[in-house]
Amino acid sequence: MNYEDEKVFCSIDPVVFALHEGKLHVLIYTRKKPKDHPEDEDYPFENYPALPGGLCRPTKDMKLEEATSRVLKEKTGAEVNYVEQLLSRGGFRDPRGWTISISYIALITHQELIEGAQWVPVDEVLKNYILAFDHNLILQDAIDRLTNKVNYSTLPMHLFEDAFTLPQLQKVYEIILNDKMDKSTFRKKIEETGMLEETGEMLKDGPYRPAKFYRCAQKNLVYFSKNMKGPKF
Amino acid sequence: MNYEDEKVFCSIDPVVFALHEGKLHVLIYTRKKPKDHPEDEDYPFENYPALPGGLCRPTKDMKLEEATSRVLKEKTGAEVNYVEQLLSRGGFRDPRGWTISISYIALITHQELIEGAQWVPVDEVLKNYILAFDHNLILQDAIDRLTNKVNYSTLPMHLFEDAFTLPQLQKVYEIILNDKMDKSTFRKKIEETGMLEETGEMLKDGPYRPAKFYRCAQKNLVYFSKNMKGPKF
DNA sequence: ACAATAGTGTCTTTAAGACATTATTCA
DNA sequence: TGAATAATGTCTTAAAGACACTATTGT
Repeated sequence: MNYEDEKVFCSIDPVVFALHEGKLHVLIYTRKKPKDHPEDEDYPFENYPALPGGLCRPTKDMKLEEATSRVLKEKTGAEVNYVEQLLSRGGFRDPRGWTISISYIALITHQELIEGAQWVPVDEVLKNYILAFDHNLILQDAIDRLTNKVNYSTLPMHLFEDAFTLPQLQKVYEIILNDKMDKSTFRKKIEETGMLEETGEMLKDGPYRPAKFYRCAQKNLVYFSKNMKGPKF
Repeated sequence: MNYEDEKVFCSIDPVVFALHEGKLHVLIYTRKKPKDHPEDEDYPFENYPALPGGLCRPTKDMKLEEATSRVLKEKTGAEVNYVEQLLSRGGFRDPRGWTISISYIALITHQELIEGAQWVPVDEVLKNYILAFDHNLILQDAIDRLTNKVNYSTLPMHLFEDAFTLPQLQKVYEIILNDKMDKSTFRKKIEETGMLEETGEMLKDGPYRPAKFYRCAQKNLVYFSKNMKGPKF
């Protein structure tokens, strides 16, 4: 009994989000042949934009989580604030053969990235980019999950480096959901999560009342909605 | 550049639920060496209970979805009412090597199963079963996702073969959520989903008012809660 | 004082929950 | 008619939403 033919490559495909200049951005790579193998005949989607994926390396990575951390580290060079597995796809996604792709959502604070990577506004990618492989599908899944989860969780807090003001936070919710929210209602929902911890600092940036800085009281997400009996995954 | 060593096996691990005698049951297999290879030295977790998993076969399955359908068909021999991908795990889950497991939730109407499979009440498995591999972890994830989703969707409708009455449906919600619900409130939520379509039939099973039969007005899930702006999934 | 934004309070609207009432069936 | 359950209606409670009001800053 030999099933060796049934083995497949497994790629890790994170969709990395950051906030920049009032817009949600996503990390995009332009595919280039590896410099140490410039004559690679078999490199698909050369010069196409793509998600910052990487191969899962069972010979190096003890667990899937390690592979994910490694890929994120290699492709961003930065600290990732939040990671969540999205979904897996499988089939002849890659012209070189049958592959599994395990995708992730990652939230990060906007910053300079390593060579080849760039931040692109999400709506720009949706309108004008043809991504390599099935990455357009994965991106759409990621956006759906992100916008959905923002509706009922403290997720947007993880887009900030550390401290944030409530007006800043509300703007992030409004950007992602593409909808204005009432200040009073918004604050009630956020405050009842218990996630807010005053830093003591204030943000002074004009001739008007300064806003208090807060930080997350805990690492984990907190969910809204009294009307749900149990936790949401 | 040769990455062949990085290829892995990928297993499909569905958690199949059905309702039986007022309890939620899950499909469990007892692991036996394949009959055509009785002297297999390398067969792990022999005689352990396990989820009805199967290997993804890229040489046969064109896409991951096909592999999932095939495994479900092989292991249940029955019609599956609802399938949803759960999550993927990876690592040295199997003593034979590094593997990926892609797990699923499946809902099915209770019925006789093929040889080796059996229905076990979920609480019984949680209390007393040591499952093969990391299947206890997967089962717990599946139960979390199921109970959570029942809170805000029409998912339990897919446990019925075809038609159901509202009292029957409410009982299913109560069984899965392990909580009594108010009849009036329950009906309001269900009715506003627009999922109910009268069949015209009635269930007469005693000296009292018979209940109307309904069927699902559409195949897809519908979600509750006016307070969410977008869909959940 | 004024302009601008932060933060709070009040009223309205809507959905959830508790509970009572009516409806239908068979014996 | 009575017992049992189906189905609906009413009132209460709690959260969401709209909007007005107060607070704090620099010039």
